[in-house]
Amino acid sequence: MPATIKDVARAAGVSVASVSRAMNGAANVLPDTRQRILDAAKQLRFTPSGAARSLITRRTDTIGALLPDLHGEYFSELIRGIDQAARARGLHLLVSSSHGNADEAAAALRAMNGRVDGLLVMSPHADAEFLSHNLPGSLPAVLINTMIDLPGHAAFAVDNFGGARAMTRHLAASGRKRIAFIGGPLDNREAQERLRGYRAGLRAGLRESVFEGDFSEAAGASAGRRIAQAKQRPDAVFAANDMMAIGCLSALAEAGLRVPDDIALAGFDDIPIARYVAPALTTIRVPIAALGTAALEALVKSFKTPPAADNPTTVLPVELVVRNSCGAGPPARPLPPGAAPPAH
Amino acid sequence: MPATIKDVARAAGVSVASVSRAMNGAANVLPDTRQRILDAAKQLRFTPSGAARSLITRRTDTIGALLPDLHGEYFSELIRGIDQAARARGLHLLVSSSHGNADEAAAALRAMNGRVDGLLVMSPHADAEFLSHNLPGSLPAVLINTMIDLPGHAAFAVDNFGGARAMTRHLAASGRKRIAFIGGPLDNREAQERLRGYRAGLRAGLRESVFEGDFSEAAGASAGRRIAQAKQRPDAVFAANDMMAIGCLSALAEAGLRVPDDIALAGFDDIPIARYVAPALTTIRVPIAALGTAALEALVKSFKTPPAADNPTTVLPVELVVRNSCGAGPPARPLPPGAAPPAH
DNA sequence: TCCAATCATGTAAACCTTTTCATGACTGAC
DNA sequence: GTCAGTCATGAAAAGGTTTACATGATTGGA
Repeated sequence: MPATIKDVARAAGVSVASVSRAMNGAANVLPDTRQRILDAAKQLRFTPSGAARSLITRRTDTIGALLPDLHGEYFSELIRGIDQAARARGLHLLVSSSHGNADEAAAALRAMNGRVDGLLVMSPHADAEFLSHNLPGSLPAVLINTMIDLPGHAAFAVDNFGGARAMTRHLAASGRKRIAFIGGPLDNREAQERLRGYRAGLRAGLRESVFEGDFSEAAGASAGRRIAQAKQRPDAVFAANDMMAIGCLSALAEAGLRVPDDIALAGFDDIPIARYVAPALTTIRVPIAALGTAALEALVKSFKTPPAADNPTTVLPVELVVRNSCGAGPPARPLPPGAAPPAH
Repeated sequence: MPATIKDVARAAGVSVASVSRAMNGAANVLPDTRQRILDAAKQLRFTPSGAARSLITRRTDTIGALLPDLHGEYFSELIRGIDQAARARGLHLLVSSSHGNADEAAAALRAMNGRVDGLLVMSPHADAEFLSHNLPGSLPAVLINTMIDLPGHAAFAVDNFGGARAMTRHLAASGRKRIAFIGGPLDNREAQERLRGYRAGLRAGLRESVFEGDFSEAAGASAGRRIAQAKQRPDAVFAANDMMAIGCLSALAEAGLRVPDDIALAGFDDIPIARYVAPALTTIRVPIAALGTAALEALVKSFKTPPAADNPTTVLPVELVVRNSCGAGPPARPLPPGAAPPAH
C-alpha cells in the first residue's frame, strides 16, 4: 500500500491537483505551498504510479525490444547500442527474449501494449504476416534484421549478403580452392543471406560445400570435426558466425590441423572474442551496436513523423577484417590494446 | 488511437464486462458470445492496455533491474541468469543502466514505481542510506553485490574476498614472490573486497604492490606497461577482473615478457573470453548467471512472503580455475569445445 | 403452475494520475 | 472605490481496464 497522491494532498492540506503541480515543477504554485507538499511527499515516500501516469499521459518513456535472445556477445553489443541511444533520450528499456514459437512471440508483443511508446522487433518469427497480425494497432515499430518491408515501419539490416560474398571472394583470391561453409539455422534470415552471399562469392569452378550449423559454438565444433575427416578436405572454412568459427577452430586443433597453414578459417560478426583467439579470427565486422542505435533513433523519429509507406530497409555496410586465421593477415603480434568498455 | 475494450464491446454488441471476461477466459460466458467478442477483438486488433490493466490489477508481471551497465561479458551473463529465471515465470524485464550519479539512479528508481512488481538492484550508489531514501515505499527489492544488509530485503553477493584470497595464496604457493595487484574502481564494493582478499592472501613476508585500475581493458594495459618497467619487476600479476588481466596480457606481450614464464597472470570473474586468450587465463570463476537467477528467485519468493527482517547477505561461493597463464595449468592444448550458448 | 436456484450479462465503482475549467482572492490602474 | 486582470487553488473529468454487485432470464423440481 504505497502512498498515493491523495495521501500527500491530505497530509499537506491541499488538493491533489496542487500536489501534481508541485511534483511536476509547474510554475504556478506558491513557494510556500510547494515546499509543504514536497515535504509531505518525501515524508510519505511518495512516488507517482507509472501505470496511472502513463494511462492519462499516453506516454511511457519506455521502448520495448523484442529479441530472440539476450545473452552472448552479439546481443550484448546490440543492447549496448540500443541502451546508449535510449539513455541519451531518457527512455527506459523493456526487453523480451527467446520466444520458442510464434505464439509466445505474439503474447510478448501483446504484453508490451500500453507499456511502451514503441517497439524494436528482431525476431525469427517476424515475417510480414506475423507482424501485421500481431503488432498492436498503431504502435510505432522498427524492424531489425528481418529482410521484410512492412509499410509504415522503418527497417534496418546488416549487409549479410555482401559481407559473405566479400569473405568468400577474399578466401578465393588468396588461393583457397575448396571453401567450405558452415551455415546457421535454416529458418534464420541472416543465415540465409549469408549462405546466399557465400554462393555468390564462389567463382565458377569452385564447388559449394555446406555443413549445417545453428550459430552455436558446439555446432561449429561438430562441423569442424566432420571437415577434418572429409575425404577431400577443404582448405578453407567460412563459418556463418564467429561463435561457430571458434568452435570449429578448437575442433580443427584437436584434429591436429594447423590454422591457417593447413586450413584457413573465417567467421562473421567480429564479436569481441574474435580478436583474442589464437590465431586471431578473420571475420566480417558488423556494426552491431550501431544497428541498435540506428533502429532506436529511427523509432524515436517516427514518434513525431510516421515514416513514409514506402520505406526500403536501410542496409548497414559491413567490413572485411583480415587477421591471422586465414593466412593473409599481419604476422603474429601481441594483442591489440583496444578501446574496451569497462567490464563492471 | 488503438482500439479499446469499449470499441470491442460496441462492435460485438455486449458490455465491456463481457469483453473483459471473454478476453481473460472467464468461465461464465456463452460460447456463442465469446466467439463474437473474440472475432470483434481480432478484427479491431484490440490489445488491452497494460497501463490500465496493471493500474487496477496492481500487478505488472514485470520486474525491474537497476544495473550499473548493460554491456560487456559480465552483465551479459548476469542478464542471462535473470532473464532465464524471469521467463520461466512469465515475467518481463525492465532494465535501467549506467547512472552516472546518485540522482540519476534515484530518478531511475522512481520511474520504475508502478511499472514493476519488484526490483533487482545492483548499483554503485546503492548504499543503505541511498536505498532507504529512494526505494519506492513497500516495493519488494533484492540487492545484488552490495555488501549491505537492509532489513526486509534479501541480498546476494559473490565471495569476492574469499576468491581473491584463494588466488593470491595459489600464486604464492606456486612459488611467486612478488605478486602485484591491479585494483578496480575505488568506490566499487566488489573491487574493495577483492583488494581485501589479496591482502589477506599475501603471506607474511610478501610485500603488497597495488596498481590502480578501473575494471577496463585499457586500465589493465596501462597497469601492465607500468609493471613491465618496474625496477623490481613483479613475477606475478593478479588483476581484479578478467578484462584488466586481458589488457595487461597484451601490454606484457608488447613489452616482450612471456606469460607465464617471465611473469604469471591471473584474473577474476571467468568471463567467456578467459578461456580463449593465449595463454588461457587463470581466474576465479564467479557464478554470474546463477547470481542473477538466485536474486530473481528470491524476489519472486518475497512477493508471497516478505523476507525476515534479519537477512544476512547470501554469499555465493567462487572457484579457482587454473589455466596456463599462471604457469601451473595443464600443458598447452587445443581450445575446449565448451557448451556455449547460441550466439544469435 | 409457481418458486428457487442458476447463470449470463450489464452497471458502475475503483485504480491513480494529469489537466481543463471554474472559483475566488488579490493587485493595480483608472 | 470600482473593475479588469492576474494568479493560486480546487473540483471534476478522463484515461482503459477489472470486478463486485445487480438484474433478468432460464431451468428444474415440487
